[in-house]
Amino acid sequence: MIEPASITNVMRALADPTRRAVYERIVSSDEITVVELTRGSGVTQGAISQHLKSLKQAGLVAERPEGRNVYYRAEPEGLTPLVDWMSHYGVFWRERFTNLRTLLKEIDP
Amino acid sequence: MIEPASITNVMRALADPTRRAVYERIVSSDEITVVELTRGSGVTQGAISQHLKSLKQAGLVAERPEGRNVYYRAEPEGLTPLVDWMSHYGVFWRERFTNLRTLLKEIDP
DNA sequence: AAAATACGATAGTTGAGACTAATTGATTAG
DNA sequence: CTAATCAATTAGTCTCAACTATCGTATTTT
Repeated sequence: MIEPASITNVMRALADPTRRAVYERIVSSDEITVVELTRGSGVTQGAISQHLKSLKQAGLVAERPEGRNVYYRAEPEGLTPLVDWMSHYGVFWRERFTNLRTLLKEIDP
Repeated sequence: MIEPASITNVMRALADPTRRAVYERIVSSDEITVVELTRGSGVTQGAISQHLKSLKQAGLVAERPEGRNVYYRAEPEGLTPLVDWMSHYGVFWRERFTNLRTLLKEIDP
């Protein structure tokens, strides 16, 4: 059972552009190492490690050590607090349900 | 035409608990003044004004001056960057489409 | 065994932002 | 007119976070 991170943790984790870019790369790839994440990030490996720590604490990513590599992947339940929050306070969000409806059909025609 | 705020602006604006609480109160109420927002916020009026400035720059709220009062309301398009971002990177979010489907039926049975 | 690689952890620096207190400008009340 | 109220703004303080640089550890390679 995964400890549900607070909405503040998730929001804060994704607020930083660098850290959000790291998360986006993790989501886009199935699994990815720290070295690959560091490459082309513009910051040092230590910075990436710290960002990964934040993302992990926010419940957004999970790690899988293998030998001297550590593979990171996105945690499926990670964005749940964000979705829940928007379901509650994003009232006007319903204006955009047309798009969601399209997306739904795409998944479940 | 409303200037679309960046995802970073929106995320950063909502990341702070105090500022997010202000936004939530604005969403919950139709219109609300600075005095009312200050009451029970735990911070000074100046702090509230600064938070409102951030929320306004993020495109999340709008103001309507009337006499010596300024009424704030939520901006409908404000959360659009957040929805767009989640549509793109929140792949696993689709796990929760069951709930969204329920919500859809509630709106458009 | 020695060297190289991949990560993690920590100390220290810097800059940003959240806040208070105080001032100012504008509007309303007495 | 004068006093009071509402909101924005500024200056100044303080905390926190993002980052670099560095060291330490485990694993792999030669």
